[in-house]
Amino acid sequence: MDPYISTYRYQVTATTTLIRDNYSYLEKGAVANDVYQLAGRVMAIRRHGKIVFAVLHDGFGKIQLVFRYDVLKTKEKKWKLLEILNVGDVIGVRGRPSRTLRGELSILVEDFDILSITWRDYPEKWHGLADVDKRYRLRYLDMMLNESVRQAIINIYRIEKAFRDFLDAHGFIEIHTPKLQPIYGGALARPFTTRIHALNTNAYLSIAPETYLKRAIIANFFKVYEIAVCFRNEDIDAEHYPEFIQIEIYEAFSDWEDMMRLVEHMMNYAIEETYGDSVIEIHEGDEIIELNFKPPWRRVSIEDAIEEFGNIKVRNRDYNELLEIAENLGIEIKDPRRGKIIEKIFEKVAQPHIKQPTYITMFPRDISPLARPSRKDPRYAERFEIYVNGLEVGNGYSELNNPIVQYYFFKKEEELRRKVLEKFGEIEIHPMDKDYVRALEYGMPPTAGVGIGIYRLIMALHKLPSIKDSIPFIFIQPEEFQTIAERDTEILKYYIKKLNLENREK
RNA sequence: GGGCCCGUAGCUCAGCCUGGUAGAGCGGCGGGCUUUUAACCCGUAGGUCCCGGGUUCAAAUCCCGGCGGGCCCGCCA
Repeated sequence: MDPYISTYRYQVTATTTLIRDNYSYLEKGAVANDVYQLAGRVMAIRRHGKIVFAVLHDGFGKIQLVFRYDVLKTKEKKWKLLEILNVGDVIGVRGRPSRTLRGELSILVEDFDILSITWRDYPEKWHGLADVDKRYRLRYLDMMLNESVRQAIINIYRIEKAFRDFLDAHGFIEIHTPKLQPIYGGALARPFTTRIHALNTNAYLSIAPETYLKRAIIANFFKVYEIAVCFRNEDIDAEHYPEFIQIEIYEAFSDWEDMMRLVEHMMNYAIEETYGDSVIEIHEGDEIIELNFKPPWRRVSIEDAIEEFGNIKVRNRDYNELLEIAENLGIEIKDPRRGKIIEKIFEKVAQPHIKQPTYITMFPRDISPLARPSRKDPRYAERFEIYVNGLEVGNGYSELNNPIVQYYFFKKEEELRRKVLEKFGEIEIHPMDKDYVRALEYGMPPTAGVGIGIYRLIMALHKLPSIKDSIPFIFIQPEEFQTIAERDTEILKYYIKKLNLENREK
């Protein structure tokens, strides 16, 4: 019996979810009359002689299997098969819902088939896969065995789906922007460079979909979004990874206040859909923090937040005073922009304290080259950032739609880079994008936009220690190892012969 | 880019400080067991101590270099 030769499918008629939903009424020792077929991976086996307990994971959840010698139909043959069953094998079982004497809802198995076998030993049941290197290297095992990783991955899907459903209901469509671009933009970050051989040209990987989604706005797609992969060639830490997912949303005829309202309602909807409530509990050490996503969220300007949490007044300070404040806080100035210094001070003294979903508003103009200057004070932009559980998860603004001013800001960025290069070294600026300016010259309506980091959001909601824990598969340097076919050439020969793989037509 | 830590059986780890040539639990394999939940009991096999070099009579252990991974700081979301 070799399932890799003989078995191509299994007819599944029920899931663990269905069994749990419909048979919770079963009394201890009871067996239902209905017969179902489930399939999945064997996660544990407890052998007791003529009765064997196993745990099946069918992708939805786990359920106990009970194999009884007197019940298994074609006894001798199947019992022999059961004796060689391993944790990690994939099986299909036919049986009846039941509850054991100890009260565990189970499937009393009447027949089963092995659908595929594992060639490798699975991690042990106590600690599972815990070594960080092995967890990332064998991420499929990590995802299979570690429930927190599994939950994060499932909830990324749910949140993304809820975002899509919400935006759909509000008349938005999703448009995919290019990941290969001649000029990068939409954020201040170092890009990956690559090469398009077909065009004999260099290209950048997208650091953000922003400038393309705004081109879509210009094209009369007045409500657009994208759940986009972004690439930024920066170093990795607990909160940063070179490849991440953002949802970016742009809505014409709106300003930043409209966008804040849209975002808090969308987020609240997604949280309710995913976690069943607007309020979710997060365990931080011994204490439990309740995060409440019900709109409206608190709004506080970045300078007020610094004053509130850090007891430091930065409004209307002159440049040298700001430098001194930063220095006293132990902040090393690598980028001399006034706004950057304020942002650094904010990150140091205020950000860790902001637990509840909060809009930090009125960001400095000079670090917001794509945002529209404030109608009240041109030193600020109509720009907000979203904070949840001390993490920055999003950023939005009234979009700058004036092509003349946009050109001027791009020009200023380039000048700034040249000016500070000698004293501070390379800083990230937004590069001149004349093609984007030309698009604006065709007329972009007043528009508001936002970007929300999905991995960051999940990280905040699940209190994950590292952003990597929310990313399904991460980059890892290849290691030397042997496949089973390399290790055991007899097995290789067996399959080549058995499946006639070298029988060529001549 | 700077600093710190880790790499030992399939898995989780001890041994390293203080050098004497490898251990436990789980898992595997064999046996027993018809209601277990990390089942239990008996037996048994299993190692490139990440790689390379050095010191030493002797290196998993000390030193140097490399590879892989993690954490913190700087830059970026």
